[in-house]
Amino acid sequence: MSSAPTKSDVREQIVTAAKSRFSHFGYGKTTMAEVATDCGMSPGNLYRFFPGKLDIAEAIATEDYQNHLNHLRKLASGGKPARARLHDLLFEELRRTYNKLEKDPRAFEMARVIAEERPQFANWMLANERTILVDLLKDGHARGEFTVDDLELTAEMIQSATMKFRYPQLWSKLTLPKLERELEGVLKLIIDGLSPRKPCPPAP
Amino acid sequence: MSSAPTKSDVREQIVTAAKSRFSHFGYGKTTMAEVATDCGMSPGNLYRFFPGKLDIAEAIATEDYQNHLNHLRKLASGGKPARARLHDLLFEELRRTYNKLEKDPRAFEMARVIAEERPQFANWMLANERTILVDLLKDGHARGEFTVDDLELTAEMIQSATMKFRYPQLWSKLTLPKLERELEGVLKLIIDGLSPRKPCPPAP
DNA sequence: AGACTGAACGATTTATTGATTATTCAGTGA
DNA sequence: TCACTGAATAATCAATAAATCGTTCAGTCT
Repeated sequence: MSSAPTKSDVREQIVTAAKSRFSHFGYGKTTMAEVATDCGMSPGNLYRFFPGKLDIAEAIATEDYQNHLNHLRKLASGGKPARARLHDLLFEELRRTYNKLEKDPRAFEMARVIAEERPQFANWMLANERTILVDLLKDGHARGEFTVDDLELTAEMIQSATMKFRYPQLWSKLTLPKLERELEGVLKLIIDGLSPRKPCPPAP
Repeated sequence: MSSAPTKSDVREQIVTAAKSRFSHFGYGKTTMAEVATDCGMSPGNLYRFFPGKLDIAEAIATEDYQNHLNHLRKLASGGKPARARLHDLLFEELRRTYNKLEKDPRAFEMARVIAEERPQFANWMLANERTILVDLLKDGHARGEFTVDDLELTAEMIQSATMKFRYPQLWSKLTLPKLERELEGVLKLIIDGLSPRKPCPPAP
């Protein structure tokens, strides 16, 4: 016998309906009335489950982002050298953004609206990725691959220095390969720096 | 005896009149008819000296930018250590942008319009500053302060890594001191990198 | 009483109109 | 012929009106 749907079930149903609408027609062109109809309920009832339209979008984005975060965590914790993992992490980030922009303009529109209306959301994402970076730096330091005195600060600075690769507005027509080459260069700079590294003969 | 005004004189006159109008009322609120009247000529005549309104703004911006460039060149060529000069260069850049944003919204509007309609102009500025960077890197390398294999590429990467400090859209409410601290951190990362620098005892 | 509806409200978006303005060019005067 | 004018044109912008849509809430049903 089927039990009554819980509050959380209904939320899920709403998110599913909205996801379908948003991805077919875009966030802007989807109305609350349509989502409500898809769920077999009235528009007003949606507000018993979400404070507003944007919060439904946020729920969708959060769900998607959690998957991405898990993926990043895997990349950051393999057995590879720390610098290779840092490389993977930053490249994955770039590729995800680029692909969303190129082949999923609907999802991209949603991301843009959320970032605009809820700036704190972008900060939250940055902070999440920073914890991954911190762990990676810590591990790299322990392995002797990196020298890091302030983990949190250094993670912030890596994010600062790679900011360009997170904002498509700054990619004036650059193709993915060009962006990748540029990220490659920045990463090399971050890892090696400009200061001379005198070749030290290995201890006997 | 006053000789007839040359074409270049008239251009100068137009630029001066436009500069005054633009800085008092803004680019958008200034009409070609007004600039023409200020110069004692008809609107149509302006087009014998400039292809369009935006080109007048570009002339003004270019003039101003040349001064800035000269200033940067001075900063880059003092007797200080190369890393100090790199520091000065990047900080000057940040402060100029910040100040324009804060205390000269009119000039900032103009810069925004030009950047929007003439993306190549921003590229040209970046390229100019890159030549300064290249010279600085070359000098730093010669002095043994830096290790740089590809000058042009490294200069590009430094610009990439400090992109955030050139685009106020990315400064979500950050104050100048906070931005300066962040730039400081990125600069440290660029100069020192993450790789360990084993202390090498000086040759005997 | 609690879950839900759907009409009503106000804010936002879109469509339409009118006015302003950048730009052009046939024509004027020297 | 050459430098310039200023009215004509077309594009852009501002203002207004119309429609749509997010959100609320008094009321209905169970």
